[in-house]
Order: sequence, then structure tokens, then C-alpha cells
Amino acid sequence: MHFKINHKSPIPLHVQAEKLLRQLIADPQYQAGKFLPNEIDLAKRLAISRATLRQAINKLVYEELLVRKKGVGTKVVTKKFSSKSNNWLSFSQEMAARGIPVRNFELHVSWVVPNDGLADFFGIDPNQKILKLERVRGQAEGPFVYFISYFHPRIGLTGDEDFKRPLYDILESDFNTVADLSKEEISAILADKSLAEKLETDVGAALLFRKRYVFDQADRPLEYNLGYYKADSFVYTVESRRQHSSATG
Amino acid sequence: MHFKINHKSPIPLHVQAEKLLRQLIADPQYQAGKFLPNEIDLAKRLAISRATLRQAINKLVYEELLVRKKGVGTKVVTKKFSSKSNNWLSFSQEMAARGIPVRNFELHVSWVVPNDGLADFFGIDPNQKILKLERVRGQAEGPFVYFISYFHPRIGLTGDEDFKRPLYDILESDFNTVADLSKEEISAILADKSLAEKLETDVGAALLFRKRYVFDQADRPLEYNLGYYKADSFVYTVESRRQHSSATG
DNA sequence: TATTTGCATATGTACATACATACTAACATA
DNA sequence: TATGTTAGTATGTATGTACATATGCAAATA
Repeated sequence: MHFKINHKSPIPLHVQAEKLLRQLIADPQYQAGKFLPNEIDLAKRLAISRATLRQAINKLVYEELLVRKKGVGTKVVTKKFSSKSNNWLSFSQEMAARGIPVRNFELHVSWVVPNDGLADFFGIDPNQKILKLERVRGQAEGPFVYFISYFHPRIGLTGDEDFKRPLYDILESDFNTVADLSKEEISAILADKSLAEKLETDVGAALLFRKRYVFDQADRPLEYNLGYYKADSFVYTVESRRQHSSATG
Repeated sequence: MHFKINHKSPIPLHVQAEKLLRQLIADPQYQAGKFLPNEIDLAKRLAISRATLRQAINKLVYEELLVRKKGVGTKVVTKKFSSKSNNWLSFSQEMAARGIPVRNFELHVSWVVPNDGLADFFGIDPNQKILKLERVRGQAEGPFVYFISYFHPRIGLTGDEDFKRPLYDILESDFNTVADLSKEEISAILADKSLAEKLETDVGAALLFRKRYVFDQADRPLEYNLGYYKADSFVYTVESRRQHSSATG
């Protein structure tokens, strides 16, 4: 298997190399904790310099897909909990990754006037109507989350989009809008009548409630999202590592 | 202000440079979003190569303490929400950072035999007793969290430690044990009689429930922690940014 | 005046090179 | 046999160099 790096492409070589590495280690043959070829040989095979290759490797090391050990080699990490990126999977992607088919129970689009806090967050005229998307989603057995999303008018959503597709996919491919930063607040609340009905549970059941403020790469507000999760069928997982001291080569 | 990098020190130059940069941007003079000197000049002043300096800068860029812009310069980030590190503040530190005085309502230390899951997590003999620490903490108005912690016997805790001090501070300075990785699961539950009494709330109130698995730098299990938070007085906040595409130079 | 052009600046990418250091395994020695 | 030495290998650190590209400003132009 020889790789092709295009030296004339406008895409930086280390980005191309990174992509190739990702493909390489995704291959079942490599899963088991195998070692990569050593940096010098691999650089030669890819026809790039060792420094450039190391840039690519460093990215994957940071993501904990690879582990380097001086004097030994670079190994593919066996078990991948895939920490941070997890936070950024949308609901459908998240479920797909676990092999759970998603079912849409309700999907309602409307144009509403924002309340004061929301108009303030978006930095828009409180009289300007914004798109509100409500969805109840879950598995075959029943619903387990109720989402309410409000979108900034800047995006240009019409309301006619196919919201069964992954949300962030729609924003990226159709509206060239990239969600980059998310601030979330998680708390617990009790289900009232309306929530209990939507989620097919009892009034007074414990729900996980998540507010999410989503920003684009320029830190401009994009989306305000509320999520009500049935606590017995969902846990929110976080994996965080301390700031490390080691660095690039 | 001239800096000193010690070329004879066993500490890598880029690590020394990183430390100097941290000191530099910590200086009030630099807070306001000022630009660093350009890489070439700065490298000259530090008497290191540009590549080495970039290694140091990259670390801080990754931590979002610095922002680089091609053709413009490298700027100190103004507002620092300090995303990731936040996850790593202990309760008392977290409260201190918000200027809220912490009050300890209960503190109970005991030696218990682990249940099967716990013995398995720690990888120890299920008959070996381990240290269990229970704490109810909150503000002046009342309690708002009930913690249960189990510690791995390897650490060497005796049970006589002053657990009013920040926990991770005790582990680090007195037991040379550094908590490095945490895996958390957050869900919502209803308060039963026992929990309601401890947290001075009603039976059936919504609580935020957090399980935390803590590991050291060698990924050895250190602590298993359960936290029950009164939902009306606490929200769990997460700030996460997407994986970036840029890399080292 | 408004717009374009071009230069200076700073970061981004890429390479070749050299030596340091951690680890492994094979070999030699007591 | 047990132990210490050594050679080989792979990553870690560090430098110097060159050119690419994005940005902002100032001068030239319509």
C-alpha cells in the first residue's frame, strides 16, 4: 500500500499526511495496537520530510489516537473512548456511532419573536422573528430527548430544510456555517405535564436539562439549544485530561 | 525585560520558553489583548530558533491563551473562560474562584470493603478495605452537594488527613499523586429520603448526579467519586471547542 | 474621492541536518 | 547464571534556511 501525497495541491502536506494516517489507522488491520513504520521510513515513503510527518502525527497523538514512545515507536491506541470530539457529535451522529437507529417522533418548525434574553444573546432586534425548531427524538422503544433550537437569522435558514439530516451537517454544507464553540449548562429538573407527555414518562420524573450556546469560529452566536433528556435512558459523559507538559517535536 | 534561557539546562528549551511565555502573558501589562513581539525577534531575544519558539507558542495557542493570525501577529487572549482547566478545579477551588465561601456540613471517614464493581475498577482484592470519604458541602445558606469518594489503597491515605483542604492538593503535595484523567457520567435522579435529609431538600426533588472515575498519569485508577447536587443551586457547565485544523510549524 | 497596486510585515509551510536520549536485545564478562 | 556493556533503533530536541500567503498600510492611479 503506497500512499500518494500531492506536492502540487494547495492543501498543506501535513494535512494530507494527517488524513492518510487517519485512514491508515482506521483500517482494521491496524486496530490492534500495532506500530506505525518509523518516522524516517514513513516520511520517505510519503515523500515528505520527517518534520512535516511529525506535524501530522502530533495531531493524532494529541487526540490520543496514537502513542509515541522514545526509543520504541509510535503505536495505534487500542481502545478509543474518543473524548473531546464526542462533545461535538450531533445527536444523530452520536447515536449512529453507537449503532443505535434514531427515530424522529416530532418535528415542528416555527417563526417566533425572541424573548429579551435570546434577542440579547443573538444581538438582534427583539421584533425580528427567528426560526425555532422543536424535535422529539429517541429510539424504537420510545422518545428520550426533546430539543428546542433557536437559530440566528444571519445563517439564512428558511425553515424548509430537511431537519432529519444531522443539524451541523446542514449548517456546514448548505449554509457554510461552522459551529465551533459550545457553552453548556447542565442541570436536573422535574418533568411537568407537557414534558412528560412529549417524552412519554411520568410527571415528576427526573430529567437532565441542557442549555447549549453555540458559536461560530468568529465567536458569533449561532444557536441556542435546549435539551430535555430522560435521565433513565441517558447519561452525559465527559472525559477530560489535565493540561499536559510535553509538546511538539 | 530580558529573558534568560539556559542552554545548558537539561530542561528542553521549548519548555523553558513556554514557561517564560506564561510568565510574560500573566503580567498585567500584557492582559489587554496586546501583541507579542514577532516570532523572529522574540526568538532572537530568547536566543533560540524560531522553530523552538513556535513549539512553545503552539502549546499556549492550543490552550487558547494566545491567538495567532497570519500576517498580523500573536495576541494574548483577552477574556479567558478557562475551559478545560475548569473541569479540574476541585469543589473548594471552584467555589473560591467564584468568591463563594465553602461550608462543610458533614465529613465522615470510614474504611469499607468495596463492592464488586469497585474492586474491579481499582483492580484490588475485594476483601481489602478501602478509604471512604463522605462530605456534605455548601454555602452559608445550606448544603448543596453530597460527595462520596473511594480512594485506591495505593495512594497511602490513612484517614487522618485534613479533608477540609482541597482534595487534589492533599494528594499532590502530601502523597505525590497527581490526578490526571477524569471520566464522568452525569445524569438526573430523584432525591430519596436519605439524600433529601442530607441536602435539606424534599423527597422527590431533582438532583444532578455525577459519577467520576479519576486516573493518574499512568492511567491507574485513583478515585471513584459520586456527587449529588441540588439542581436548583447548581449547574454543571461545559465549554468545548471543535478540533482545529491548524498545526505546528 | 474612491479604488487599485504594491510593499512591508508576520505567520504558515516545508526541508535538510545534526545530535541527544530512551529503550531493546544481543553479547561479553565475572 | 547473573550482570554489565554495547550496539542498534526510534523518538526527542534544536537549528538554519527558504519560500508561501494573509494582512494592513501607504502610495499611486482613475
